Order: sequence, then C-alpha cells, then structure tokens
Amino acid sequence: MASTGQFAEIAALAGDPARAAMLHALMDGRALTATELAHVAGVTPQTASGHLARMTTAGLLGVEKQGRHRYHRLASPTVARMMESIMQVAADLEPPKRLSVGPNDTALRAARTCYDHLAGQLGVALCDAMIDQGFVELDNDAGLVTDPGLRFLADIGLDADALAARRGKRSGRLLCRPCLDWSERRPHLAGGLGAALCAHCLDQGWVRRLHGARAVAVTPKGLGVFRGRFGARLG
Amino acid sequence: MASTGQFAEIAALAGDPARAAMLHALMDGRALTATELAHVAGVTPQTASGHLARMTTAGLLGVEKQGRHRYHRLASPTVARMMESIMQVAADLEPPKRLSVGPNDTALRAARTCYDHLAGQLGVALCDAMIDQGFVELDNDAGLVTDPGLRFLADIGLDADALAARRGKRSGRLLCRPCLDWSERRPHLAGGLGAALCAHCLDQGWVRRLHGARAVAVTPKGLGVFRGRFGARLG
DNA sequence: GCACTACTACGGTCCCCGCCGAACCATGGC
DNA sequence: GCCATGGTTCGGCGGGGACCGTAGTAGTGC
Repeated sequence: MASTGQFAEIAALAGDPARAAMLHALMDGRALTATELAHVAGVTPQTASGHLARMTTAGLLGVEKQGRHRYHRLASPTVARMMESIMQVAADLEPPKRLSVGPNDTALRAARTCYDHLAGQLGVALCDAMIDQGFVELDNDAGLVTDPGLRFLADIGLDADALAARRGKRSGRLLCRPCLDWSERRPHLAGGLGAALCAHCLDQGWVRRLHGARAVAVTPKGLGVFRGRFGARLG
Repeated sequence: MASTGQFAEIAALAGDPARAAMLHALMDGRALTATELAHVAGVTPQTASGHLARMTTAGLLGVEKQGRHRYHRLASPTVARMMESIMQVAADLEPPKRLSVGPNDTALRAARTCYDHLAGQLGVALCDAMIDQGFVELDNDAGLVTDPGLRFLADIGLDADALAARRGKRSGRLLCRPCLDWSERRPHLAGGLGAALCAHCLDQGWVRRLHGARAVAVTPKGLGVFRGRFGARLG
C-alpha cells in the first residue's frame, strides 16, 4: 500500500515545529521566499533552506524561480486539505499555555483565508446567512446551491457557468463542500464555490489581505454588501 | 490560533513509523488491544503502551476498558478523515523501494474499508457503476443522489429516511462526499451514504472482513449483487 | 570586472525520543 | 490464598535529526 512508511514520512515532515510554521504561513495560497519563511519559523535561512528542500522533494511544496528569488508555495490543494484536517484534530487539543492571544490571533479568528476560501467568523457568518436565506443547504458531507441561490450568485456577479467550469465533472446541480472551521467549530463554505466566492470578494474589494498574512479585513464597501446582500450578521 | 505548536504536535504523533502503523491498523474503525497493536507496529508491548498513552491524551485515540483488556480505537471520524488526507498526499510520493508487494498488499488494493466506507478497486467500481446508471452525480467537491438512485437504494434495502438520520441537518436532497482513493486515484463514495452502504454490505454478507485487517473480500453472493444490481465491472 | 544578495552544501554539536529490560499494578481463573 | 496474563511505569541506552557555524555557488546591479 501507500505504505505506512510514506504516510509517516509526510506526517513527520509536517510534525516539526519549524516546518509547521512555514506550512501555516503558506496556507494563504501565495508563494514566499526562503528568507521570509525562515523568519516566520524563527530559524536561520540555511536551516530553512534545508527544510524547504525536503518538503519540496516530498511533494508538499512547489517552487517557482523568478530572477534571483525562489518562491515557495503549497504544491497542491490536496496539501492544503491535509493541513485543514490536521488543524481540525489539533483544535480539539486543549490549549496548553495560551500566553499570547495577540492581536494577530484576534484578526485571524475574525477573518482569514483558508488556502482558497474564506474562514473565521466572516466565513462562518456568510455561510450562515446563505443558509438562512435558503441559498444553500448543507449537511455534514456536502452542500447544495438552490435555485434562489443560483440567482443570488448571478446577482452579485458570479456566473454559474464559470463556477461549473472550475469544478470537475458537472452534475445537474451546483454542489459545494462544507469545511469545519477550527476556530469557530461551525462549517463554512469551501470547494469550488468557496474558492470562487473568496476570489470574487478580493476582486470586488469587499475584503483585502492584511500585511501579507492569512488574516483579511472586511472593507466598508464589503461590510455593506455582506450585511445588505448576504444578510450576514457581522460584528 | 490553534497554534502551529498544536498542529505540529498532532502531525508529529502521526509521523512516527510505529504510531503510524498502529493508526493504520485502526483505520477499519474497530478497536484493538495494546498487544495486537504492538504486534502490527513491530515493537514490544511496553513501547506500544507508551505510544498509545500519548495518542490517547492527544485525542487521537479512545479507549474502552473491558475486563482486563483495554480496547483502543480512533477517537473520531475526524481523525480518520485526517489520516485519509495524509494518505492522499503520501500516495503522490514515488514508492521508495517497492520490495514487498505481498499478497496482503494485493488484497488491500482490491477491496478494503476506509474507516467506515468501502475503498479500493471494489469501492471505485461500485461508485463508477452508480454513476453510469445515473444513481449519483459527482463533482470534485460533493455528490448528489438522484431520484432513480433513491429508488435503487430502497430497492437493495437501504431506507432513505434512515440515511437522513445518519446525517446532520437534512437538505431536500440526499448528498454524499467523494473520497479520492489513494490506490486507484479515482473517487469512491464516502460520507454518510458511503458508511451506510458499507455497513449494509457487511450486514447482508456481500463482503466480509479478512483476518481482522482492513482488507475485505467479496462473497459469491455479493459478487452477484454487485454485478447484477449495481452493474459493476468486477475482476 | 567587482560587490552584493539569495540560496545551498558540509561538518560538528546537542538534544530529543524511540526502544528495550526489568519491575510493578490489575484482573480473572484455580 | 496462588499463579497466569494483559498492561503500565521506570531507567538507561542509542540513533536520528534539528540547528548553526562557515564556506561555496548562482544570479543581479554597477
């Protein structure tokens, strides 16, 4: 089988604190340089370089060389999914020390990207609002966009055909994937729909990224749209 | 956040070869004793005991004491999902030595349980057959049971209402989750539907477990059902 | 050409952790 | 009561790997 040895190898790679920090930093889906990653991990560049090389040959990361810089990113959405699922298990672990609930942490809980979709209080609130309005129906395994939901998406500028193109084999209905939020313990929208929604929010300037991290902020314009059109209850 | 420290802790627990072997052995959803797990991991009982204690306090495993035995099982489906996703990433790793493609491995590829649903060639074949017959529609994110599919499920003895009860908030339609098979690289059915289907196959004697491992075998009766009713192309 | 930056390769140190042997509890059968 | 069995705890050993020095190699700008 994909022997336990290979399984252990991947898990062990993710299990080192320095490497875990780098992987987390890449969870916004963008590409960073080795020096930046060394900084977030708190190690010297040469140590970081070694870690990055190992993760790249293992297929966790991909690199794009560009001039004298080498940008490292997560190799695939599959890796991001893996990290999400580990985070869910880790969230059940009682917090050990809780010494620093810094502002960074607060921002992250409020709104963040989870590789390609929105998470945190914002992600959950948008999801709840769309359920309340009957735009999507969710169960533990999957979600379904209703006919009013399709009209709503078209209304805010998201074309259903474009959405269908993002997905694989299309079915008659537009489906999506629920993703359990590790900080809120409630589901938010993921999958092709979640990715499209997140990209659209960034395009339209409804949310913007904060200082190159995973956290995002809702713009005034976005707040109006989320409250008015989505019917979301936000802070 | 669910700090990178906790993330790394969970991943590191899964990253040790001995612990990974134990976790894999528990992936059939049943509970095993410490001695059995020590055997599959190839370590002494006292070493296994230490590993099991750590994984239990970390929330990866649960124990049920029963007489002088202590049965260890995966703590939750969440843990199983985590392991599935790590396996998917690990499957992309080129096989390192491939020295023993033993019969055990062959049986595992042919048909196995993946915590609570069927996987391997059998799982993929059943999924393909149900798609071909128009019983389910799948995309990358989710799947939908059609009306003929609901009738088919009732026909083979699976009640849709009972299925709905297994899931969380019910939607108008019966949804399911696709799970990418790490050996076949194609999706099979998971989620509540996959779990119900697997349980039903075991109940009806269509498949039976092999020597207490994850591998399962299709019985002659099951072969008839899978070919005749499902229309599956099997071996 | 030279200086500069970003990254990689090598050698050595240190520590964590997985492992086992032996001894120590708990349960069940006689 | 006694032994047998499954399981856990403790102490010491050993190896793997994470880390940082220093040194070396591309690519860029002057």
